[in-house]
Amino acid sequence: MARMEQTGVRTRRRGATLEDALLAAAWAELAKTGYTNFTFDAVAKRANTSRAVLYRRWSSKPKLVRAAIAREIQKDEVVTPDTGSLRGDVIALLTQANGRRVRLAITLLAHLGDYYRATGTSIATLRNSIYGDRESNMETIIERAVARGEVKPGVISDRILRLPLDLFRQQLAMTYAPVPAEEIAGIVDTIFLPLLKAHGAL
Amino acid sequence: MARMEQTGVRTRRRGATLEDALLAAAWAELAKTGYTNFTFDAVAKRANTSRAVLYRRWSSKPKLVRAAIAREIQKDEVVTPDTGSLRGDVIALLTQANGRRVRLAITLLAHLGDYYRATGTSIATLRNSIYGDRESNMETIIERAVARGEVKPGVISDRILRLPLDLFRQQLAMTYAPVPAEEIAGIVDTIFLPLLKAHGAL
DNA sequence: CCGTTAAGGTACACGGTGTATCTTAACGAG
DNA sequence: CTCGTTAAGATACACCGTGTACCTTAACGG
Repeated sequence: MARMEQTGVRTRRRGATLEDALLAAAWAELAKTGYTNFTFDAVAKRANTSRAVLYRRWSSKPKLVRAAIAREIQKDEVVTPDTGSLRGDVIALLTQANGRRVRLAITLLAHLGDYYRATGTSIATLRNSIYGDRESNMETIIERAVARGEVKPGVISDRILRLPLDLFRQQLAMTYAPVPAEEIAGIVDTIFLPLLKAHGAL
Repeated sequence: MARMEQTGVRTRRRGATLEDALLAAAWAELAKTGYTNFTFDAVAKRANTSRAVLYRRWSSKPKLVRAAIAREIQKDEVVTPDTGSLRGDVIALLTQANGRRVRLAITLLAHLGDYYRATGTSIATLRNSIYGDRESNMETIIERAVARGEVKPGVISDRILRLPLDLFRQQLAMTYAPVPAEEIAGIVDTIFLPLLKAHGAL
């Protein structure tokens, strides 16, 4: 700020400030029009600059998109819930994933195919960057439940551990919409907890 | 055939014959280059014709792609397995899905994102066309198990019914590869059947 | 204060889209 | 078998987004 702005002459942004504005504009375009209709032109216009400025930093559409996504991802932090009960923790974990990252996840899911093709990255890799360490959060949740004496140790297999998040993701990927609260409760109450009981973990 | 083919003059295909050749070429292109790089030009060349012939039938890329997919889908028939046991039936169903349609499913999954963005179609809609009536096959399997007295009627909710296929799809979507036989067995033996027992359905 | 750097603007070649004609082969009614 | 109708196949064109090149001028730093 500060200095001047004499007679409508627009300040010229540089460096990190500019770069951040560019990526913000890119993300906005991505959310608005999607990957397919995403154009450098539109991003440039939205950021009040020209395509040259963009090309100078990101030489192709996938690269720019990836950068915009990366910036968006590192924005919010994942917290392991601690409600005092296994049921509460799992529901909280899914709800948190639902609320915070759905838009992000939806946008990403919509472009995973292309992304995969363009980079050769496995989907699982990208999944981790979307959902952060939720898998390990699940482990933490179980460990706490064991510590409370709520769950018997050593009987929960990997597959069962992944189950709630797998079902959550499945629904998200199928509907491209936030998962309703009652669906989340359903996953936990009619699938996950009964299954733990069946395996004698509760 | 029959008539002639004088001095290298190429026969001019018409109607259904032509249309089938066009869609075959479109599918081949789709499998080769993916949705993003899919062009009318390439399809026309592969089918030894011109873009005009394509545009006359399908006015846009999504429409042509959808038609090509539809043609591919209706090629193979889905059969409800009947092995005499619930476990056998479910495993057979998943194995069948695995063997027959994985390539199709993988190709589609790899391009669904764009497709969705471009057309607004929900993934669930397309899913149904990919996996056919497997969901209703699952119902049939359960009904038979009930008839055999293997399963108690009325306790299996929709969500539980969908569970094996959901997990199967989840894994397919994450790995972009056929699901190994032991994973299929795992889904049935450590998740599905124990869950039925937990709900008192066995 | 002046030289260097990079932002912002403009122009261009290229490739894919979608439309509009034009020709000519295939088909079908008489 | 012939002739009129239909549609296949071939161009051509306007339009748009891409990626590159080049120029100018504002911002920064020694």
